[in-house]
Amino acid sequence: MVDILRDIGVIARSLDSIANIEFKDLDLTRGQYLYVVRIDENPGIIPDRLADMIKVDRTTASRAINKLEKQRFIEKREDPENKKIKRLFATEKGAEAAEYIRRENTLSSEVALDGLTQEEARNLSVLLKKVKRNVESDWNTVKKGKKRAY
Amino acid sequence: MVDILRDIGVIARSLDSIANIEFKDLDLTRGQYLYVVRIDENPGIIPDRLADMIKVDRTTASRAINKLEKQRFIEKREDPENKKIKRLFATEKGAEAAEYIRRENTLSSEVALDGLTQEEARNLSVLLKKVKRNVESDWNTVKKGKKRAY
DNA sequence: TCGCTATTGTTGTAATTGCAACAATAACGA
DNA sequence: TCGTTATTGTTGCAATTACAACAATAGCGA
Repeated sequence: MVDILRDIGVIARSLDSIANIEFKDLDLTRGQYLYVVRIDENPGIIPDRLADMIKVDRTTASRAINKLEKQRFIEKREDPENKKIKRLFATEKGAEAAEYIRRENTLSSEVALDGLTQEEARNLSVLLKKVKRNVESDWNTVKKGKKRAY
Repeated sequence: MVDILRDIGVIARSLDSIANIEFKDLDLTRGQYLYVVRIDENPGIIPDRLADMIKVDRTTASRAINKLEKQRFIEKREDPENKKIKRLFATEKGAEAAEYIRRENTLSSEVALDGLTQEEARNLSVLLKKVKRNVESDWNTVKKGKKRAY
């Protein structure tokens, strides 16, 4: 049986840890970088959708977003037709931060993929997308309180 | 440029989240499962080495380990030749928990790899190992306070 | 339309997490 | 050998994280 879970976990924690250390320069604390880039790339997204996108708890996302708003990285806007939802947009400051984050991500990617051929890298990317799809739906069921059978 | 970072992050958070929810049955709280399996599989490992293995902060590991000891999942033993270090061992309770965790991991792996051929899965595993090696060394340098150039 | 369910957002609470800073021992070079 | 550096382990913070539970609106079926 191939065990990919642990490696994925280790890789993710390493990358996250590095990112968090480096983004202190931007006055971003732990985890915040995740939200900023996504909001920048998905203008008008609502918090719940964002939480789903990066797979964190709704309430965690809510607080992180509120903090980012207070720091003026993003702003919330009312929806003209639906007064329950709040749409998120990056401010200029946020957009700049997002740019910086993307550059750092590119570097991390290069480091991570060092020694892999282009084809291998592409291949890895494709496989990960499949894995992501599989795991995502599992997450949704478990998060909604359902038990997996085994 | 191939971006694998985000997918890895998403996959890892999903898996971790699922694991944490499911391991409540074992009275294991968030993150604890990581340590138990590794200690079970590496009898006599010391906390710092363990932290390095799973890529969490030394102090985080220290506390998690102390809690696991209090709960009798693991035990610390003195080293006869080096009175600074404390060696970790799984108790019977811990070993059973580790077994359970491994079973759950296997299921998660199967779900994650659903739709991939055996060869694809193996290939993915190989590529991830390379990525892990790359990222690990980067983590070590950054964790020790060094800046990456870019 | 009306009533029930789902969605969206927040807060209370409790826990993990990680950085700084500390002590104590080990390891190592001159 | 001795002094300096590295390793190992812990604690004090301050922050993120997530589960529960709540309110409020939206959405949907009969």
